[in-house]
Amino acid sequence: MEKPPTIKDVASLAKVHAATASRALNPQTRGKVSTRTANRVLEAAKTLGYAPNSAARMLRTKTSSVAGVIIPDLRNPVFPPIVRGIEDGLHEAGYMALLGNTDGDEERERELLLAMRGRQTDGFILATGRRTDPAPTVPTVLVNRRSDAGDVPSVTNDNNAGIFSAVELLASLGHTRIGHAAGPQGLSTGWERYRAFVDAMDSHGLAVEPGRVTFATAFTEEAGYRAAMALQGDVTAIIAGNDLIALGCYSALAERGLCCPDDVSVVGFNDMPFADRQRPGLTTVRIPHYEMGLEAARLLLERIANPTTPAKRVILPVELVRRGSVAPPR
Amino acid sequence: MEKPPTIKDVASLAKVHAATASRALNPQTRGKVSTRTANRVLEAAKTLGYAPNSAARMLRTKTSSVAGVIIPDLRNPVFPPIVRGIEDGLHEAGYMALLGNTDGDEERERELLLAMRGRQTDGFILATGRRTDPAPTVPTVLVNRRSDAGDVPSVTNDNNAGIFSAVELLASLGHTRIGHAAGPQGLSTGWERYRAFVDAMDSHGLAVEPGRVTFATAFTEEAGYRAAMALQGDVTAIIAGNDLIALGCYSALAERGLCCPDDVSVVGFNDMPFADRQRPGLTTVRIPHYEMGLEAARLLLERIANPTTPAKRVILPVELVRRGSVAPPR
DNA sequence: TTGTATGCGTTATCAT
DNA sequence: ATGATAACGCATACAA
Repeated sequence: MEKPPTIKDVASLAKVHAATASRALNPQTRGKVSTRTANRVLEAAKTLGYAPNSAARMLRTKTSSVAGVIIPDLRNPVFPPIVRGIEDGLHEAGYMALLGNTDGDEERERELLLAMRGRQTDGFILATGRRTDPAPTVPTVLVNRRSDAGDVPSVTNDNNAGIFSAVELLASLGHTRIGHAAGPQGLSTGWERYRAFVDAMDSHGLAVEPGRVTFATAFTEEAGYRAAMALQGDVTAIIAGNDLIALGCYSALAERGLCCPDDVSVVGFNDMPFADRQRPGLTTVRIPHYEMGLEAARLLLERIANPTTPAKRVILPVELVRRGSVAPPR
Repeated sequence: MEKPPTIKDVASLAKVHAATASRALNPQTRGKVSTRTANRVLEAAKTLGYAPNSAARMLRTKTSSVAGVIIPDLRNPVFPPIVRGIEDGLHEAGYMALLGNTDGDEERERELLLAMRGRQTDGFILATGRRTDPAPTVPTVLVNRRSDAGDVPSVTNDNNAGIFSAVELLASLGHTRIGHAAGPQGLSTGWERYRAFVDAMDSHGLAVEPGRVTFATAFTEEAGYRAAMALQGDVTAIIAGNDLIALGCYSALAERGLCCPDDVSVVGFNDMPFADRQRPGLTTVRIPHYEMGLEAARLLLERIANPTTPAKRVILPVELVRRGSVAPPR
């Protein structure tokens, strides 16, 4: 375990002073150094396998090139591609991701934010946003979900268009008794999709009966199952708050002895990995997971570079993917 | 955005020297300070909302309480639960995870290792280990895969037992022409499972015909499809190198107009999320994903605390899960 | 264009 | 038990 080389080692190998080496190594200031010496330094760095000590750099510059990424649970299949997109986006700018899971627990989220801030994190990407979250004091971008506060940058999907196209499809097949197993209303995704459902039904001249809308307490298969079991009013189709809730609907239908899609059609939201391989294949609204993460990373980098820039809200387009889970009503 | 208080601010408020404040603040060294002054310092810290600057601490102590976690691709469904386990394990000791994906590219892996080491990462957990990787110079634990070098701690599954039980099941159903769509042989998982397949077939008195074993170039559905298409010798059952390869087998069988399990049985490995919801449900060897990550984190923390400790190799038990993808041969 | 000097905030090693 | 001092590695203002 020999200790890693410092900038001084590089400098002495290149026969220059440490300050010169620093200037040569940093792309920002490379112009202040002659090309010849710059190359010598770069080469010396390479042969020594030099990597700058970020602790020292952080101490000096007050930036860490690290972003905190906080999500509810990596095991929810929507998040891996998003996180992967974030990581690739951060990588483009030499940033890395410090990852944390909250399990939806606000306390744990606070804890994580504090711990990450203590580690000099330059900014945050949160996939945990609740609608009522306060505006943050460090550069922050919300992804997938957003808060009601208007001044926080966010990357979300066009929930409205997605739900409209789902209702449209079902209506065009002849469904009129359409139910909604909605997601949690404390999260923007659940809330927006529910609002969109009401609007879309209305604009198709379809009634939203009270018993035909239930609310899952979480975006999980289990909660979706309970929400689906609570549905009343003899629906012929269910629009679920997301894909996991839709899988819960599958279970509930099976338990009730109903067949999907013959008795009841089901539509999900997200097109999570393997949605196409469910039984039956899940009709769902595809969101661009990876691109969301990528875009969120870029937004954050922009925000870090210039914190006073106005807060963009990026809304990415979605696409309805029809699979075996929908059919005309009996 | 006024600048955060430093230890000097705390010290002057408590009317002590910065060094004393440091000793009082650090639980390790608190004993070297009188209880009275310690309390005064602690209180001062609290009223100022003092949080230590981790950059300075890192620079001084050369530790960061951060571990680098490097995996091939987060979108491969085996990794999210592993990473989640790692994160929880690290969290227990106040550590956090810096995450990086390599896409199986050695160059990118080197780059990531370097960049992370520059960020003072205390150690690494690698899920990318190739069999021929050299022994690392910083505390490192391999998870899921391991290298041939004996002195690197690792957490893996009992690949041997898993494959044996798969062969056992198929043999007991009457299969004799069993094929193997193996994983890449440069990775310990692919290699060990292939070796185990040969051994298990042998100990059941079954022949391993050359055409009945093919090798996927990667642990992906696509590569599995190609490996399955290359299989010859009229097999009635296929043991796949992992679940994604097994899904590739599903596609290949469908393309050949064969039905699983009526014409050909398929067994996977990993029991990745949603393996039970495939069509047909995938018979597979369940590995304890989350626990692997948890155990890897603990091993790493142990290793960091005491680098000279002998390198443990933890092998976790597996369990065959029978689902719809296997049946007796026609 | 390059070298010199200084400080970022903390903690380890002395000295008191 | 506490204070003084130095050093971690880097980046920058300033001098040459």
